[in-house]
Amino acid sequence: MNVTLPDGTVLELAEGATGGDAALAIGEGLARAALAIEVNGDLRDLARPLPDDARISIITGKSPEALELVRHDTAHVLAAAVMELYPGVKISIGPPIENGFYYDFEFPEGAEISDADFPRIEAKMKEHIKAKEQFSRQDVTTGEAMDKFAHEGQDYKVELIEDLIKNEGADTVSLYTNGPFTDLCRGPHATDTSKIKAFKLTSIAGAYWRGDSNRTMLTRIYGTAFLSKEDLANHLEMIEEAKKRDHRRLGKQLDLFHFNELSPGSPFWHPNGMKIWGALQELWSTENARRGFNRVKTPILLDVDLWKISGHWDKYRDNMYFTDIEDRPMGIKPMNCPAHIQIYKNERRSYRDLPIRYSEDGLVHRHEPSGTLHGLMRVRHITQDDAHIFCTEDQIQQEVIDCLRFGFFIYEVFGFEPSLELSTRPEQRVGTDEMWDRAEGILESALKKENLDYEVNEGDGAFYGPKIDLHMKDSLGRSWQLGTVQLDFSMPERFDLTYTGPDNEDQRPVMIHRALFGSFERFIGILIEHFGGDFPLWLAPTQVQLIPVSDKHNGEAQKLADRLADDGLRAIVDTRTESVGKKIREAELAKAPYMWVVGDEEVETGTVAPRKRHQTEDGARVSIEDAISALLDEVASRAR
RNA sequence: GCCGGGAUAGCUCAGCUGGUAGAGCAACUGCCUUGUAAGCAGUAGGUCAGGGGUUCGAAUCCCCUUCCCGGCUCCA
Repeated sequence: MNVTLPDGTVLELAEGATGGDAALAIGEGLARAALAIEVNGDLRDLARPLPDDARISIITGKSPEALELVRHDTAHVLAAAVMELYPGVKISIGPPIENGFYYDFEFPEGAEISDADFPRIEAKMKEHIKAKEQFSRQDVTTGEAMDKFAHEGQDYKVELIEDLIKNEGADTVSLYTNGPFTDLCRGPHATDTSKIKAFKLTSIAGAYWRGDSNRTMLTRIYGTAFLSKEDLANHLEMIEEAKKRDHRRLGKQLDLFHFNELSPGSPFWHPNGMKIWGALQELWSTENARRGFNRVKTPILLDVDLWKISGHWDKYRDNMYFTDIEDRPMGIKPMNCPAHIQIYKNERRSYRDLPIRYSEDGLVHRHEPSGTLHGLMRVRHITQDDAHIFCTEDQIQQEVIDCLRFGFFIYEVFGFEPSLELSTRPEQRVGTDEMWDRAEGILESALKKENLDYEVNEGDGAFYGPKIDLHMKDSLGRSWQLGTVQLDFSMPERFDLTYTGPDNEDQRPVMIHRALFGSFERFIGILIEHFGGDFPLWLAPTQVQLIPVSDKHNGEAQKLADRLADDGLRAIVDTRTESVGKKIREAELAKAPYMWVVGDEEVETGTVAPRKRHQTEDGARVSIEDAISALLDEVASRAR
């Protein structure tokens, strides 16, 4: 039989040859390095016989697939170790994931486990790795597999097989055995456990079986594995570095905000944080105005009846805050739209008025479940950069495209490259299928027209319409939704919104909900992590830190600071009686973009010697005028 | 909300198996008048998250509550 290698050479092999045989035929070194084989585009075990005329490619540690393979192997080794250490444990699933793997278990009653148990689990895993256990595959009928797992009390495996039969019509499944452990698994795996060169268990967490909060909570053990000890060490080092960019840590270090038990999930913004906020708000308000969004401001407290009409009462009242004012029940707004609708409804509208675009940096409150709060990323006190567009159906597509372009304009300012998600109709929704077909079609065609890459999130839309979301990752790789553009045919219906058409008949407008930052809180959180606290000049709380050489230069430095303030720049003077070295050090730690030392020389010559953040002094002197105009240029261009 | 972990001075952290709380930085005072990442010395600072229990004795062991961290679910 023949197989074709990636470079086109044809290799002749004995009938029934395996992937391992092919690797050996190419070279002994390759055979030793081989983990698996790609056969006609599918990843397979080396031990399986090759089909005739296949295109093959040997997978080694250098292949991109290698890590996933080895991590999957390590998940099996973890399960093997846990089963030995905790008899009666039930196993469920254990896939490789980005940066590692996990395995979900149901521990027997009374077997409390925590990360304190990792050392002994890891020790047991090492025994399996050292034993160089082969991963051997066995294809069996679904009946045999179910008998086996049912006999062993592995209910989750039985359920998985039942689902394979139901959903995929499976009549056989594959089992993989390494040492004493056999798991239901699609494969493939590397040849044996010795390919796992470095691994570590990283954390433990609860995870619902099948992701369903009504079902059992299993214990998930996370870990990671690499093909060398160095790679593992580098990975752990990278995580440590990423933690230094954590916005909660930097928020404290740079004195931007704090959280307080007196109002969980609600940041207390400090002066430094508000300077960033203010710069963002200015960008937001000028760019909105430029694009025809007119600022409005609406109340936070609104009659409960409004929330009944909007549907929030039915769907979200458990997550809303309420109060009574003179016996009148009021709800604190969780969204701005019903309030903006009141402005729309305040007079008769004509088709000539549309589109009408309102924007508001609206403060909404949502009682997010306690376990979901996360620094600035998930708060209960949310300042949305909200906007609502009221338009005709014909205008929707152009408005959506304009929103997307506006979004990309804003993200470009920060150098953000968001990923896009199109979320389609959820199970629970309002409106007809025709309406949803149309709405999803409009969004999809807008994305296509703009040539944008996006992922489809089936069933993740809002109850009133589909949406396009802009996502960004934080320093540890967690994805957060920032911007969103949502189509809404429902609110106009519920609130009986109309406009007079050219035919003098009442027509129903369509609403587009739009946020670009998403919320100021979350956006600033991402911003902090993205820049690691090294904010571009236009955003930096302190733009120039003035450092008098000694007390006698404090007056001159203050004069300079006043002058910078006159030009709209944020400067502060460090008047403490401390050494220059110390003041520089602390300005560096505060991540001030520029430090100007003011001493005799500067005062005499009317110059400054700007030191740039994280750089050592270059000694160049510039006139004060030139230095200021350079700063102003840098701010005006919003240089990153 | 659920599972696991945590909470010690303003900050970062030490405090082994129970014997009554400690460091560095910050703060304050004094000296130094400082030239590009920490000048020197001294002083002060704690209901060990809150509450209950076990014990002669609890930061330490047990229970409850609050908040935080890592996940899961949720996220209009």
